[in-house]
Amino acid sequence: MYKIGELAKHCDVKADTLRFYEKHGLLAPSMRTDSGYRMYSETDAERLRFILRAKAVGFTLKEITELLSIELDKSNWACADVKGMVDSKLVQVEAKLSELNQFRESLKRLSDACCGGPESAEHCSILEALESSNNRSEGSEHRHVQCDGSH
Amino acid sequence: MYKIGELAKHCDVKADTLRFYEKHGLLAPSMRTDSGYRMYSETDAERLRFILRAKAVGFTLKEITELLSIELDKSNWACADVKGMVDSKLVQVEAKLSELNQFRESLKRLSDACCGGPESAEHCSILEALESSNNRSEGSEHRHVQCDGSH
DNA sequence: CTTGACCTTGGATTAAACTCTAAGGTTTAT
DNA sequence: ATAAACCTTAGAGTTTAATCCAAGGTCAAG
Repeated sequence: MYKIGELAKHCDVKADTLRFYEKHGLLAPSMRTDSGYRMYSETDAERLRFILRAKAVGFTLKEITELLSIELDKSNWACADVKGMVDSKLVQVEAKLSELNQFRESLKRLSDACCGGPESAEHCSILEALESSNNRSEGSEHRHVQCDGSH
Repeated sequence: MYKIGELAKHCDVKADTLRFYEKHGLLAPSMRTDSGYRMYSETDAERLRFILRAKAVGFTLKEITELLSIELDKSNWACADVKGMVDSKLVQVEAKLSELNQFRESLKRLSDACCGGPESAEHCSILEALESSNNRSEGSEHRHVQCDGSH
């Protein structure tokens, strides 16, 4: 069991943030001491980590609430409902994954092409790399983005 | 060349948002008409799409500005600087990718396990799936999260 | 038995990212 | 040639997600 400040430090957020999440129905401590102190269980901590991970990849708190509500009300919903919600989130996640993969490819290409030396980076450009990755079906694999002989 | 409203509609944002991005140095139209109307080129549109994709995967406008500045000032920086910045973003992107992959795995497991029928989803839980994916090194691959025979 | 670090609440403030309003100028279609 | 649909600016307002503050209660150490 963690006190609010302990869990906060543990997960690198402010205690205020945990109170905020509680007020907005994202995460309530599973018990209180007699004097009213919040006490968080390991499961609560798990849930917090879930929230933070979801936030880090671009879900809003509202979307996260939606994801978590699947858990909360599970006995009131049919499997079909749950599956529907999960699958719709899955589509979102897969879209994000494909965006990120494009990003990674572009950044990696740029990093690989860049000599990393003390020369001017005139010919290294993120956007060139990203653009060429956008129209990546045109066989433009290793054009552009190269620290050429001029430096 | 697009007028502000055209580009906005094209990329599913408000014209206001484009003015906001301009004010904050993320995206300026490459020319204006004599009467002051903003005119965006295809390159501008490309840049906007980049901004929107970066936003969708959880980068802040500040981080995006940083990414784009690599392009902007490229002739003033050494290859080493650029490579440094790119590599640090690459680390961020790879962290996000691994978060998202965990997500996708969990959601997929849940979706696959859920029968999707009209029965109560009592035994289907996102959090169970996510928790089991957190301690995924323990061989707990296909336990939990199963619409059992009771429905 | 008090000092200092922690906790409680409610409400105010902040920062980021839009989003809207007002007052007016421009374009296009009839 | 005039209405409808667009554009301009500056500045105010909104939403989301915290973050801070004040006034006070709790708890462990010396």
